[in-house]
Amino acid sequence: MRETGGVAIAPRASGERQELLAFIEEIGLAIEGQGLPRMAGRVLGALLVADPPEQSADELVATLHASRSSVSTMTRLLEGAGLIERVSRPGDRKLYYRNRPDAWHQRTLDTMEPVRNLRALAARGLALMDGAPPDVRRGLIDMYRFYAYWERELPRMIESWKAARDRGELPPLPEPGEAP
Amino acid sequence: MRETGGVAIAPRASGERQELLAFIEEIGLAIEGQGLPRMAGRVLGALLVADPPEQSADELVATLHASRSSVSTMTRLLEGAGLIERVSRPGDRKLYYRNRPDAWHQRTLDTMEPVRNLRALAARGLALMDGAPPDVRRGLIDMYRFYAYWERELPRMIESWKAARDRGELPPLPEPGEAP
DNA sequence: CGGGACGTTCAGCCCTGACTGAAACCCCAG
DNA sequence: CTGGGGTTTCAGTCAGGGCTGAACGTCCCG
Repeated sequence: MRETGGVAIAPRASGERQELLAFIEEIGLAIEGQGLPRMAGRVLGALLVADPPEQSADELVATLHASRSSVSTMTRLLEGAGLIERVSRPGDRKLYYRNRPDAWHQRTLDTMEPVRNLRALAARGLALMDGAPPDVRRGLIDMYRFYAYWERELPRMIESWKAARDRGELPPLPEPGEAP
Repeated sequence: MRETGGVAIAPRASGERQELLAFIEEIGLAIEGQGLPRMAGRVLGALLVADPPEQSADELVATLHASRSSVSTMTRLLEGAGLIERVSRPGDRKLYYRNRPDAWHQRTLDTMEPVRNLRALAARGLALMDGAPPDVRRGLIDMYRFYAYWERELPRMIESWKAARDRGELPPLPEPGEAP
């Protein structure tokens, strides 16, 4: 059994609770800016600062003051996107959610689909304009070349990030009082 | 003086007009997926396949069947974002618009602001959780490290793209019947 | 000094899509 | 088979933002 009722997002000091909720809210806004529902971002934010890292749907409902349906929809959405994962425990009928370690570069890899789409669109445009003079086709040519390059290099960059991380060659963590 | 009334998006064959409009519409959808208004994407698309490349506001209104206010708002938005530019001609009171050659990597560079924001958020989260055990902070640590890396590498990649382009080392253009 | 062509701004309509509450569903325990 | 905790689904509501029409500047030409 598990302690319920209390909100389980690291209430380590009384004043910090407000700040944590504000933090969650800002993550929500940031994720909303990336095209996902704001509530999805809130769930992600709640899991980021959750203590313990696994949270049940009810706990998320309590911390976010959201409806069960929202939490259910958003957890499924986030799981489908590879950003969180569900974990179940023997002898416990609840499902728990926690953020996946590679959520953020997964998030970045998701931009590959639009990139492919734009490159394909540029190719289509060039086909439509194949008889036109060079200065008329210039824009489409630039577009095609850029996205072709990007489509090739972006996965490479993610790979080299993973390699650097696995070798322990990582950017340092921020100093406590670093610039915003 | 300039030919007006007729729609000036490369009407080089009668059947292609439909396809060009469909192309513009898809660019609109793609840009909408990036967080800009769909109409902004349509303007960008229209300028991409425009013949001649410079188009007046009225011509855009005609091709897009949009209102003057939309076109005015969107051209200003796109100019502010560095995606198109205005050009004026002596002895002509109209303004003309054309797409900027570096529109697409500009578009990609625009993702830097969210990246900086997310890194800063991760730093804030780490500050809030500074006494917590490592497994609780793990998610924030991954987030911070990834975005710090990305913030450093993304501008480098754009630069190396520009360098490759200026040296003429570019991905080849698509073959006429290439894979979608 | 009008007048007209262009461009911008503003209030309002409308449509999408996020979020909710309640009902339906599923699964295991007894 | 029945009960109940947990999750999903569905219809409905509401807010936000895109787009428009019309009014408002602004500039230049007669």
